[in-house]
Amino acid sequence: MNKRFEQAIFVIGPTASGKTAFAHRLAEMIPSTYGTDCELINLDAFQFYRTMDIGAAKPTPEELEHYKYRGVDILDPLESIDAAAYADFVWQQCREISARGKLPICVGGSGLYLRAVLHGLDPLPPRNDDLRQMFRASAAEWGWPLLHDWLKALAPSRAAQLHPNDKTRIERALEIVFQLPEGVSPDSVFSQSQPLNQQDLAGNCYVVQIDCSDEVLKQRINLRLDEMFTRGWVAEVECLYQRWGSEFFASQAGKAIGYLDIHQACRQAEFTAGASGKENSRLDLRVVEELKRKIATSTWQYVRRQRTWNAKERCDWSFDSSKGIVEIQFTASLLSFLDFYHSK
RNA sequence: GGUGCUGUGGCGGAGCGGCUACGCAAACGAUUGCAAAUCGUUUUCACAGGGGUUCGAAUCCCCUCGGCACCU
Repeated sequence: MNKRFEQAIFVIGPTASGKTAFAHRLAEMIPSTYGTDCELINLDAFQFYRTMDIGAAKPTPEELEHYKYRGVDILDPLESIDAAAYADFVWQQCREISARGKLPICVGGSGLYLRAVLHGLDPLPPRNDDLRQMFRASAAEWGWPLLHDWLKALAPSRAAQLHPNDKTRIERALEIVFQLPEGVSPDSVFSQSQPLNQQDLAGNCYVVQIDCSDEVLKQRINLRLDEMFTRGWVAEVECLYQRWGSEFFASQAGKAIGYLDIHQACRQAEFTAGASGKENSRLDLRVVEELKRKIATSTWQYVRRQRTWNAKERCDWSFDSSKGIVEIQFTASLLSFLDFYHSK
């Protein structure tokens, strides 16, 4: 197996579970006990984007600076980066950090990106937007189940794994098939792949999974939401809209939880204010409370999905953050991981 | 006090004599280049209460209790 990175610690878990705080704590404790400096790498698909600070729950600018974060603010809102490209980026950053005798800590909750970094994606044809557009046009006309039939004819083994409505994956599968070189059997490409989480790891890693009780997590989500709104999340959304227009909400970045909800509430408020001849179109308290409820719900649904995902992922240390993350006792497994690294 | 409308699962909301929608929420699961995305499965007395008509009522009639509107 070829290593894509030397060694790294991964801190994963659902939103608001305390990943960031935990990682920061590690980055403080490891140097003081082992003399090895740590640098952080973001593994969160929405902290990529510049000017999406509050809603994406980024660390503060001071923290970003202090912990030498990489992978934050690397894209403009209308851009995007696919999982394979991002994995390459992270591996490269890891190697760079290791080369300078430091230890990378990757933090984030985006399942696919994490898996791509941890195991590496199979070498398949890349994303192709022209093809995707074509598939979407056909789907708009005939429906996705028909494209599923199409896939069944070309690559039955893959089609069998996908539901006829699963547009995301049908699209990708067809995209792969259409880009294969002459003479390669589409079906063999798929039937040879093992599930990613069962494949070898891309480097020497130590994975910490953070989570806490439902009760505490829900409470933290609500608290964080209050904070986000007082820090000016609404203004952030309006700024993005002013800068990029409605295209923002059609883009990948615009899919982040809450952004569209806030935008719609603002337009509604504008409309109401206009109709009553008032100048002030700011959101009133009732509307904000409603937004918080709605966004808390979406966030919780996301938590559930993250947990489902992480349950199948590697875990070297399962940390319960229900009582906070101030006190951290290094586990034996982490100590031996660090020893191994230190003795090199 | 009078008149009219109305009362459906945790919520919204169809059905107006027999076939017990649907949406949301919830729970669970999937996840190989847009993933905070997307997709799937599940949710065994929902029909305000009581009485009546009928082979059969959430649906028709009567009464009671809520809600809304208007009138005096």
